[in-house]
Amino acid sequence: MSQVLQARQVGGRCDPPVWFPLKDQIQPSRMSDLLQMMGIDVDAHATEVDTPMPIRRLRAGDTLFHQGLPAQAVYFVRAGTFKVLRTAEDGYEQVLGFSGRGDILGFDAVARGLHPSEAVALEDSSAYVVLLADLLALGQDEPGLVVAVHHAVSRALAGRGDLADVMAAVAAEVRLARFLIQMSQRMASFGQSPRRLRLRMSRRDIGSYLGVAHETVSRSFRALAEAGLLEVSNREVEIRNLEGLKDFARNTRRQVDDGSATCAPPPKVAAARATARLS
Amino acid sequence: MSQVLQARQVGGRCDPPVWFPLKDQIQPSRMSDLLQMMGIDVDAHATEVDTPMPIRRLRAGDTLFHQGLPAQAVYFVRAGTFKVLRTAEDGYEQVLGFSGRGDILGFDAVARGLHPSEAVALEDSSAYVVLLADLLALGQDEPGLVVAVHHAVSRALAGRGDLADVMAAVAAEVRLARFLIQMSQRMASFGQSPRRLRLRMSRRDIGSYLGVAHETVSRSFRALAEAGLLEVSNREVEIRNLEGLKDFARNTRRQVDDGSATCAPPPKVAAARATARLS
DNA sequence: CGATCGTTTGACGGTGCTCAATCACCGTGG
DNA sequence: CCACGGTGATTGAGCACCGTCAAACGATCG
Repeated sequence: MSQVLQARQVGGRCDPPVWFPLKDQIQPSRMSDLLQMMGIDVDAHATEVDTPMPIRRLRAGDTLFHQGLPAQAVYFVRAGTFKVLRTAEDGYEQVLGFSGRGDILGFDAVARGLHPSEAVALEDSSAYVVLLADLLALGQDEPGLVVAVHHAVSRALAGRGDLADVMAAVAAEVRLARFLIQMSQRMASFGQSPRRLRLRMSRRDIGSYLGVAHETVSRSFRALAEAGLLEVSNREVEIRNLEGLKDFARNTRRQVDDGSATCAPPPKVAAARATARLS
Repeated sequence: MSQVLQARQVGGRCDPPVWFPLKDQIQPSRMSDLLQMMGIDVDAHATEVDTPMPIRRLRAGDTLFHQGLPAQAVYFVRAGTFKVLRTAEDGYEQVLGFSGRGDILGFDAVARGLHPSEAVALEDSSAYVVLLADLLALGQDEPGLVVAVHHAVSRALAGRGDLADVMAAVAAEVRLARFLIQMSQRMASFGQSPRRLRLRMSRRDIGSYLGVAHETVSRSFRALAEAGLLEVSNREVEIRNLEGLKDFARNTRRQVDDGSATCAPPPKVAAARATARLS
């Protein structure tokens, strides 16, 4: 089944996201690198010295910080992907989100001084380290850092809202569709194709994020694929009908739409949404 | 049909862009008032002048800021209660959380400049206003404000995690139990009794927060009450067995507990947890 | 006192969780 | 090269739980 997109690697080999120039591979990074990554106009604020920025490098599966332990720093993802999760007392892992380049991690620990969540690298990754003890002083010397923190934290806050968006849908396939759209938009924000997704997380992680069993994730992938919206091969996903997918993802509750009085575009792809429950 | 999703146009009813008339009401508040509320040692940082702080006052049902509109300020709740929600394109309202004194509102709009969510007062309330245009400059003059923002945003981030905690539970009664525990802990953090709750929100709001139908909220209240954990009278809730409630809320997935190997306290109230499903 | 909204209770049908088995993939070592 | 075990992904079957629809009840406010 569905060995359709087996042979379709982007660059032939698995050259990881080349992204940002590889200039900062070895040399110690500076504050200006961080600010540039965050899209802050570095020249405008470049007042003082360019403070060196420590970096942590992690391999796939490594934990950036542990839940329940005292917080010592916040982190800016420089490369790679992380999952943020909470482990309940009964051992159940709830994934709160997935973070990539430019995202801030660990900030929810600032208030209480303890990490209420945990961040685990899904692939080889690296992150800038900002010690909490230095945070205020650095912000005073370099206002750009304050801006960077504000923007990143605001995005993180909105990202937790995206989690709620997903959970709000009742049907599992709709949840998955919304998740895929989120990932697609993130790809687009990085200037990459919004149709080709390389998911870095397991089905179990997705299921935890969506609030469904991981078997249901599989079934939902299959359903969306059979509806002609996707092609799936393991963790490679190609969105064949992005508009149809968005349309399908619109229905929070089960089909009650009358198609009137809403400012939503006309149901020109009504075929897809008619398949809210298929087979 | 479906009076629930009324299309809810942004300016549906009330005057939308009424932007706080700067009628500094009686006794204009100061920056020091805000910092004191946030628990910042004001004397230590009291360097410059005590900047006046504008305040917005709202009546029950008023909207502090609207989803989708440009962000002009962030707010610190001074008194009252708010619900934060997102309205999906199909009109479904997802409540993201409830905010009280000391909580920050509207910060998730900083990154994109548009409000991804909306805040509605559940009772007569008031909030300090910090214009985005002034945020950085004020932070430079008064470092205490930066600390306040950091702490408040961190708490807001953790609060969104609490939403995930609730949604993670599969059984509706467990979700409600976790919600009540959250409210109880908030009461405790205010130095009030953690056993008496005056819920300011409707069953529908609770249901939206929990991700269940509002009828199910009613049924779950009844179930917890019949289990002897609560007494409920409309929006007045008295927790009769807090430990039992916490114990009951522990099970994310359905009863798999063997009562061994866990560091959990001995099941002296095992009667309650045995009633995870009660008919 | 009537109207409107919020809450409660009931009955029914469907969806997804649970429990399993099987398959696909991969690095190891015989 | 292939057996081997381990992990992750897929598929199947059954049943409980919750969403939907509907109606009665209650509260609050004009």
